[in-house]
Amino acid sequence: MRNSEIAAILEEVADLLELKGVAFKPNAYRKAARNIREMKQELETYRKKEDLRAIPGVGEAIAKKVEEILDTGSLRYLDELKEELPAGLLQLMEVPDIGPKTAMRLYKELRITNLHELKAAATSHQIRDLKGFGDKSEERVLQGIALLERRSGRMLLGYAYPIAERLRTHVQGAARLKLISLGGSLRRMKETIGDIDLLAGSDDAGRVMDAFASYQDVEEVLERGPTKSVVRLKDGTQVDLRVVKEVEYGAALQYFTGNKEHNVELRSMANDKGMKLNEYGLFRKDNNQVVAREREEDIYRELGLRIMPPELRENRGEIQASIKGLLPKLVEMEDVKGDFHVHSLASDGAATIEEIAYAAKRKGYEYVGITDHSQSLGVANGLSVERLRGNMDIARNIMERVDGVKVLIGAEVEILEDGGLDYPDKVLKELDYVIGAVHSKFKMSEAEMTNRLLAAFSNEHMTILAHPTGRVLEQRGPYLFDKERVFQAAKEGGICLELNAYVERLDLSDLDCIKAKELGARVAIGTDAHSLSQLDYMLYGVATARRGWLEPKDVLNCLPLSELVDILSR
DNA sequence: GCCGTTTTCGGCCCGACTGTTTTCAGTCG
Repeated sequence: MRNSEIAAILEEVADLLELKGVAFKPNAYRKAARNIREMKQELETYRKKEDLRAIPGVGEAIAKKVEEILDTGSLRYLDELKEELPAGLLQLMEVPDIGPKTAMRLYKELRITNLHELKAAATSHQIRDLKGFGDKSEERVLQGIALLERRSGRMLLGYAYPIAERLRTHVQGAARLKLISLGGSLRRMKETIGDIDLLAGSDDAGRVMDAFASYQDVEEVLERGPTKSVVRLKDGTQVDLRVVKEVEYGAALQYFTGNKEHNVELRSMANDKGMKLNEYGLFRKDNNQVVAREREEDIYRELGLRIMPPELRENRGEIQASIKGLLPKLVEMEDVKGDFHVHSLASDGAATIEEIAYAAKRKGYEYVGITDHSQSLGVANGLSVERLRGNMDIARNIMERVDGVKVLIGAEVEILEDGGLDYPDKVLKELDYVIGAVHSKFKMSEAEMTNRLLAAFSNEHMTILAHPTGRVLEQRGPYLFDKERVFQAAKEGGICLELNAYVERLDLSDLDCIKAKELGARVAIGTDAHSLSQLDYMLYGVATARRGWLEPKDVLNCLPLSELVDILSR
């Protein structure tokens, strides 16, 4: 059984315990689940060498339960919990404003056991008669259910980021602000986000709130208080805005950036040092004196830490690394010297090679790789050998006319079912480099897919493995393969793993980048751009690499052209 | 249920907002 499945079982235990009103245990199970989910090794192999209790958050009791799951595939404790409560009750907690207490009361007092019954009860005005409820809370329940019914999951980083930036710019201008920033998962550049967080520092909060509410795309103001407002935009996106005093801005920025676990860890460290940390500052417990608040780095410094980039603040070891002075020097946009994955008009792209070359030059790149699809991918107008050679001629011709940027001629070549590549070797040899890609037969077994990828690696012309896991965010999970073996083989064969920056892929993920780095495989970022504007997706690729702790030396795009040639020709 | 150069028992992050409240519980992030 995979770590993610084991974690899911523990999380279900946590949900049910929370529903029962049990204190503290739910958090203990969640913590253990999260650490198991993010482990670099599968528990099946880990347990053979190590004590499960060595995993943070796993003690005597949870270790035994994990053993049981590994041995039997299920957990009796969970089955018992499920028998105590109706299955649909957990759904109720997905409705905004309904937590464990409310869900349990709805069950005990109105015998409501699922979303359907909740909707019926609210529609027939049974909710408002409960003590502590009224017509407003009943209306909120109905709105919440409606929201759930048309909910399409989390928003992709690449869609949310431009929306948030436009809104930030509007508020900044309209309220004449110096201190305003994105916050939350968006500032950490997480691959998907739930809502947009904005944070402003101003001694005139009312003016900021007015500017916020007046934005043209605001559909409805959901909350408005002296320091916090919440709106829903016309496209359904929820945006939170917090305003603090200018002197508190650093503390608030810290507070609204770290993920929950990172912040809990920091506040606990503050506690140990006789201090208290909240969004207004770091204070001494005994006399409430301010220790730090104006700048984020002051907060970290007073806690004995060096500040780390927002992308790292996930409590994945950055705090320990910071204490030891071992924070990575992360890759930055300025380090990127080129893009390896761009489609032209020849296959399914929208721009000519010449337009792409000029666009790359405007970005200050030293090189750009044209990688149109290969012959078998008919749906994307894949290039026959003749058309590919025609494209090479065009590219060479352009290179004579465009100064200052090198056009690399590559191809995104299908990795066929048996691991063979979709052009003959003598054609592959003519290319500057080859990106191998799986676009078919996703449902192979783990062993078959592993062999398919390893077979592709054995081709001496293979340079980069495109979107290595095949996932599409919020739509399609990764295909099965032995990640450790494949990444290891990539390292040994000198093949790069792509970090495909297309907003719907971001594949490698942040965690996969961490794994690639650990196993020593180099990462090549490619936008997979199908139009000139999509060349901007590089921002999200670099952000994901940063979340994966990658440094310039780990990323192929950071090499200057002169050093690139050897690696591409292997 | 986990954890500990303060603790093997007693803690477990902290505050804003809402609705239904005459002082607060529940939810959320």
